Amino acid sequence: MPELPEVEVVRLGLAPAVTGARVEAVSVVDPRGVTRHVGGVADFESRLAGAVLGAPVRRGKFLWVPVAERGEALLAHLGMSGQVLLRDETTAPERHVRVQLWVDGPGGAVRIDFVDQRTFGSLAVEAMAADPLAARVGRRGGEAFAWPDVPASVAHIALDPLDPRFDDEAFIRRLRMKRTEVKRALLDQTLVSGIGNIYADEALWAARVHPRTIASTLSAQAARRVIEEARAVMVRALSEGGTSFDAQYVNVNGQSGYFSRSLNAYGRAGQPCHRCGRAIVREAFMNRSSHYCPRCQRLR
DNA sequence: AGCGAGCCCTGCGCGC
DNA sequence: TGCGCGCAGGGCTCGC
Repeated sequence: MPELPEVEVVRLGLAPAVTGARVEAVSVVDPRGVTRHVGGVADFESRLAGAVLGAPVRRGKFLWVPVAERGEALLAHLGMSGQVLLRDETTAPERHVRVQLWVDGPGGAVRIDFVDQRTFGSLAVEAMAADPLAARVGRRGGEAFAWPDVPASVAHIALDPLDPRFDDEAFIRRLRMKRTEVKRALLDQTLVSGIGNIYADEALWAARVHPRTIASTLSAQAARRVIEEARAVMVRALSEGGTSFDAQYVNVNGQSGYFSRSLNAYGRAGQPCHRCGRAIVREAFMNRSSHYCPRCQRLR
């Protein structure tokens, strides 16, 4: 379940099950489910055994559950096809189950299955590290936000637009210094996190910006529209449970979201633009595709 | 700094 | 039916 809204749906569903719960057992069914874990399968299992879990945290597309007493966290990235499912003992695991956790806590006893068809996703147990963004904001004299530690491999990931600490003005300045295409910049998780191919196309459509526009040529107003529309579309998607085209992208109960009905650009090649009626164009981009309206989103 | 290519995988729908 | 191809919402590393 890739982009920010889908990962947030998982975080929200996971919170009541894991917060304050204790890990009773761990089983790595397929070692590819823990490729991000440095120490290997046995180390992963032993680091989680008996751990008391905190409230899950998300940054961009990364999700983690702190294990405060050990200064570590269980980190998850869902890749292209990862799912986190809450199951009871009697439910048979999915075909592509990679890791299973049995936890017991205030929310009761539950089995957590990490399922991932394509295995680009992974779990890991990692040490927490100081958030390097704290220093940067401090230098600018930013507001008095708390900057808790983050898992080591998340330290290079930018804040996402739903984070209250996200600084729109700083983002706009950085974006307009880039001599690269604006869509590429939106997908750069070190500039702004959480945006993937769907929401990049949707944000650019809403902002009326062509995906190949060189970021440094954007007006301040256009750059502002891009980030504000990115945030708006992700908030709307979240309120509808995320975007699902099939059963691949589901919440912790296996249910799909409804936002695919509300898409304006992504996946709509050849269909009329909802604003002007012109056919949406699909164009190859970075081994993927861009979708945009050739009339509303003019280059330059 | 930035970019393209390649890599990590499985499964689906399509045309032949 | 079967086969090969292109496609899929991500991210990391490499060489240039």
